[in-house]
Amino acid sequence: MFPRPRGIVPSGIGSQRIVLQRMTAGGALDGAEQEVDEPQLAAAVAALERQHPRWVWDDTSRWYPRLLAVHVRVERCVDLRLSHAILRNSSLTAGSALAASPACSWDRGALERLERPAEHTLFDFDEELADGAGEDTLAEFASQRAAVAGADDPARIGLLLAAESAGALVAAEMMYAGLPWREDIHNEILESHLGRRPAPGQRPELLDATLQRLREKLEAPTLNPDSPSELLKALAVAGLMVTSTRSWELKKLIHPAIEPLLEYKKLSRLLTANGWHWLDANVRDGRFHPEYVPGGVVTGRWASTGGGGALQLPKQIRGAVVADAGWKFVVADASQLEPRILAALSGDRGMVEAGSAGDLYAGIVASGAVETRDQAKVAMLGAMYGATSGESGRLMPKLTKAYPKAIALVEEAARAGERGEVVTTRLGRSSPLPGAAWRASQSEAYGENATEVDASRARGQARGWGRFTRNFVVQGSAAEWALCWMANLRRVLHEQATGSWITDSPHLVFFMHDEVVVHSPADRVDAVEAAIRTAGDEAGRLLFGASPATFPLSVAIVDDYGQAK
DNA sequence: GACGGCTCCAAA
DNA sequence: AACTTTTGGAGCCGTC
Repeated sequence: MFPRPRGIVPSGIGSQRIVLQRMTAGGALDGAEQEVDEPQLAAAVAALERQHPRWVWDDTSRWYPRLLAVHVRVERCVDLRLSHAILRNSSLTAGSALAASPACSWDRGALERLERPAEHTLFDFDEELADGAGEDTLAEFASQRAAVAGADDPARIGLLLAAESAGALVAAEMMYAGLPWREDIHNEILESHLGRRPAPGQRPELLDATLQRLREKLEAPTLNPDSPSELLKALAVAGLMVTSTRSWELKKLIHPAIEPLLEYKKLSRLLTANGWHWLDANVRDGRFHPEYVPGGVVTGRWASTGGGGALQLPKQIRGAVVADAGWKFVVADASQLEPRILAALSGDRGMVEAGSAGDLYAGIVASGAVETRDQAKVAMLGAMYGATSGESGRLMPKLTKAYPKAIALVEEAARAGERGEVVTTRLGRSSPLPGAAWRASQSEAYGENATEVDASRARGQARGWGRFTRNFVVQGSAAEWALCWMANLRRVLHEQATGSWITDSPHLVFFMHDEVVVHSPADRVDAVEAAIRTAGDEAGRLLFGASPATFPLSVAIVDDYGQAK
């Protein structure tokens, strides 16, 4: 999949000039080039796009939002910054010149992006990039091509780079389109829980009433429950001995103050995380425009930034996400994605079989491995996260006996992490190495002056890193499945589009790890659902070929996001 | 007053 | 219900 013929490289040669250079299928410049002023760039891109090139650029988040703003869509790209991060770390390209080269500006991409001012003109380059930026881009692309060509499995890492780059396009397009958001309904939700919007600095009426009730029951007239230490002291005075103020700890206590305390925490959370201030800051003209950060998590999951908290959107306020008149949301999530990924990764036929009927956990019960669905669920979570204690830990032997290959895969990943080694996902994203402090404490634990405390601490840290690598292979491979799913879906939606612009036809508006939301005209939802399912099937084939593993989707067609699930 | 560490909670 | 993974963000609180 990578690279395809005719890449086109936009790069800046000054503050306002951009060079577009054409490449052959082999990645060589063929001499065709254009130099355009910044205002003409979008038109030039749009004209070239008719030849269906793959754009090769340093950073999708730098170029694409401004193209989208003037209604220019591109079909495909290579995001050199994201690709570099993968190739730098991947065990598949460990022998490449790229991996051996010293850290450079391509490694600092994420940091630079955060430091870049929010407002600047499209081609107003940083000084270091203004000079020779084109050569740098071309050299980096050549270096990446060489790394892929020399990889242990070029098709595998190539697919990952293509999916990662397609994800960057999706992220920019979703940020552009925005998630439909009804401020009035959000306000109604807030008013029903908190009361009317108060003057700045004031507590909403219902939150204040709850606080007064709490203070009364605790006989603490000036208590600020937002201060954990103050709250702990007040609870102790009331005879409630707890070591933390987490809600689930407090729920175990029996005291008249607990009910208002839990209520206060819930209301306070709603107000501070998704209250009126959030609405003011994040919703404009009926759309929430979260900024996604592809590759923002070490495992390859996306992160989000900018205060919206898009990937932690609480279920409580999803009712404010309402489709436009005459439109619907098609909400799809991949059921039990991570355990199914583990089954496919390990080729554990028993676990694949357990998932074939639709509910993996029910299938595990049916196989006789455990007795209840809850046990199956908690045991699987424990296997993927590395639980050692509690019910989950106790169930592990049963799970190991029933699904030896699946459990062996996560156990081996954990052991590798404990030894300080890297682990690698299905398509080739590798975990980082543990830091210097970790290595130091490991080696010190076996030194002459090491105490039992040192050794114990080192073992604890080793196990902690093992839990990380254990989870990395599953979470990271699941993220790859999701990237392929979205890339396929984006392509199919575009092929089926009848409108002239992204937002005139069914389009992606939200993504959350294993779930997508498509905003669609009501009369197109059946085709959209079919496209989502086709894209999911194809993602399974891309990652696991002819494996019998299935990744069923649950799809809901709704008017508001709160109705889904 | 800025900053970093800590606690808590939302999501997958 | 958590345990056990990855995150972002708000508020508190001690330090500079």
